[in-house]
Amino acid sequence: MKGKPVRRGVVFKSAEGHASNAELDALVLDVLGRVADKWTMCVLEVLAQNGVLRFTRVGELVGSISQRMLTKTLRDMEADGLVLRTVYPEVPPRVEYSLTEMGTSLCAAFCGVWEWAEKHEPELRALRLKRDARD
Amino acid sequence: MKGKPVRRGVVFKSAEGHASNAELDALVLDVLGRVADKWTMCVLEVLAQNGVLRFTRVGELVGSISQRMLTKTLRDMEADGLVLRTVYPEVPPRVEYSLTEMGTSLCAAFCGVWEWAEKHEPELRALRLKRDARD
DNA sequence: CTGTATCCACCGGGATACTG
DNA sequence: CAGTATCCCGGTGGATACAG
Repeated sequence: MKGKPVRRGVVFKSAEGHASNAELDALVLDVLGRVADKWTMCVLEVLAQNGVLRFTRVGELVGSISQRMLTKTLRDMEADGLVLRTVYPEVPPRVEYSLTEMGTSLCAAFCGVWEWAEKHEPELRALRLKRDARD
Repeated sequence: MKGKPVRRGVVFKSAEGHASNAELDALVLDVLGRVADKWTMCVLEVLAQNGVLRFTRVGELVGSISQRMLTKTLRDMEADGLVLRTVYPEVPPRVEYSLTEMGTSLCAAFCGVWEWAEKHEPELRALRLKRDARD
């Protein structure tokens, strides 16, 4: 599984020491499955753009997320070492969120996907329209 | 996508003509929400590595996917213009799948995420172990 | 302000059986 | 071989109410 001269340097594996197909599953299910969801990507972007943010502000910037999902997403990201959560013992309480190094690097990794989405969104919308017209 | 001197070239938006936060939602929900799921990424990888594949072979290479999800994923990808589906009118039937240009480019976009996952997987596993120990 | 706690609807996704 | 058709369960995620 190496000889393949896949066009355009697309495939990242296929070098010898790299992940086998068995490990591919583990990687996807364990890592990507927990880190590559919609809300995580949004929070990542928002924090990367704005630096340090309070709970409510993150929600505002993400836009359509519910409080429940915002809490859950931030908690999970904290547990996975993607965000840093700082609680100030004041009243009313103040909590600030920021990206860790790992969070920042993940955001960078998603950069290509954001660009792809932005670039191909019109194309996808066109396809969807034709489909809807057919049905 | 160049203006903002965000550290380490992480953020891709925030240039003037780029997506606002309102559009961010649209992009995520409409495009990424349908294209960035676990199985799509796996199928994308498998097809990028192996070129043209038959239905069953795709399933084998992905590994843990159920037939139901394989069918659904391939159908959705076809509808979104990511894969090309070719049916040969034979008996027994033969159907071949391959990536379109757009599918290939999406796979390339995910490359960074795969690399991130592979690189940080040990780090994430370590965190998870500490967490499990605490509970 | 920053959450937690419920209730609940929806659908992702596995197992299984059947078809052309 | 390449699917389609069901059943069914658990998790996602919204709405709402309450708490420190």
